[in-house]
Amino acid sequence: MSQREDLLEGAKKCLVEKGYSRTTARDIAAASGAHLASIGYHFGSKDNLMNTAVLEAASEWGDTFEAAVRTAEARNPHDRARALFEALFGTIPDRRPMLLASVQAVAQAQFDPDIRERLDAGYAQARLSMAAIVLGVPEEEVDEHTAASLGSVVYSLVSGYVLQAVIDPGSLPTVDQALAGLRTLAPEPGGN
Amino acid sequence: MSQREDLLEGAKKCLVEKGYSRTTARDIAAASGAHLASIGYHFGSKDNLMNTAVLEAASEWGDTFEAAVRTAEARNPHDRARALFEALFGTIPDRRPMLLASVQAVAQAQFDPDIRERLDAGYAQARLSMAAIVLGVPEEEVDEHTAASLGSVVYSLVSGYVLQAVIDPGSLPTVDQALAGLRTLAPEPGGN
DNA sequence: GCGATGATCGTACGTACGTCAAAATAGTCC
DNA sequence: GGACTATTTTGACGTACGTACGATCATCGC
Repeated sequence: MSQREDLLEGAKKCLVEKGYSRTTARDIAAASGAHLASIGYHFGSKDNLMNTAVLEAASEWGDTFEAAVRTAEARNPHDRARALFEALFGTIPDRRPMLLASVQAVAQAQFDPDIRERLDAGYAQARLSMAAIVLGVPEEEVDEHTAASLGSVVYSLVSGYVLQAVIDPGSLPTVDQALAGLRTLAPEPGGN
Repeated sequence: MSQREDLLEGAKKCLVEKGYSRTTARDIAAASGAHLASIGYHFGSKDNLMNTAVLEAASEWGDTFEAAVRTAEARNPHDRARALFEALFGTIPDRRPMLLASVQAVAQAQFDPDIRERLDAGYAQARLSMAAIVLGVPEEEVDEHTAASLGSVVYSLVSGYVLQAVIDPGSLPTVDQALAGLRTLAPEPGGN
């Protein structure tokens, strides 16, 4: 494995273990087995390496979750909603490190236009995917309005639960509880 | 105003403008007009000051939002859900700096048990409040199960939308879009 | 007025940081 | 195998960081 890849792994590891702000260039070198100066050679700067790591971790989580939820086939939107929650609550504990990194990505995004842009693009894509999953249609058939309404609601739920789980894994409800909550909250089908 | 307060203000300002990781003790001193050495005197360490600032900012946002949503009286849960979204989407743009700070609080919480504990307590309280608001009852009447189901759903939506808004303020849907999304997602009242 | 206590200030110390330049090594193409 | 590039290694440089220490200053009871 090249030092470039080693460094990225190491940076992700540090991201999870020490956090973005407390990770030093020497930490990454130590964690990856690569040499300190390789950071500059392969990534230009330590900041750049960390940002790359943070973004990769965030997109890995997105892919993992989407794959998990797509395996659960269901007939109607409501059943698919259940499948989605099951995938969400099932995936979160396994992927905690990735989630920690994702949260830090959002935090750092405010101060790095590049991170922010790419995270933004990821979010837009996620809204589309979420809507498509719940509706059970290909992404191409999801129009803008649907992505903005259904997609954004679903994605908010997902990222909101991720946040809660990151703060306190024990605070996650059961799937049934989540669905019951939704039922209480949702406006009646006829109303508006 | 005492330097202690000045430092806290300055730290919050830096938190928003430069981010947790890029803020130095000298930045805080400059932003607050206080003296560099006062950080040690009043807060023991720069880290401690930053953590205090991050937590204060996070709780200010919670208070602001709860106050906003409580002003909107409505008769049934669904109307209150609407009022809640209106308060949420109305409050978010004004309080963006606070939200940025909150996101950073979550990111830092992983590496500071004190932040984490207090944030956790805030989340638990928020779930209770959210459930009480939607149900239109005093917090004392909300039981654990309701907080875990309804409260956690609502809080997920809230924090999820905050996250989206922080990344891209333009991505927020309208209240009607959000409600329409909820309607699609929610399981039928009779079901499951 | 005067000591005592708490707050502010000036400064400097030690250090751990990110980065760079150049040497050393590995890899590649003819 | 020799020229050339890509990568790895070594070592160190300059600096900006957090913090500690002592001095100065305000406040207030007496």
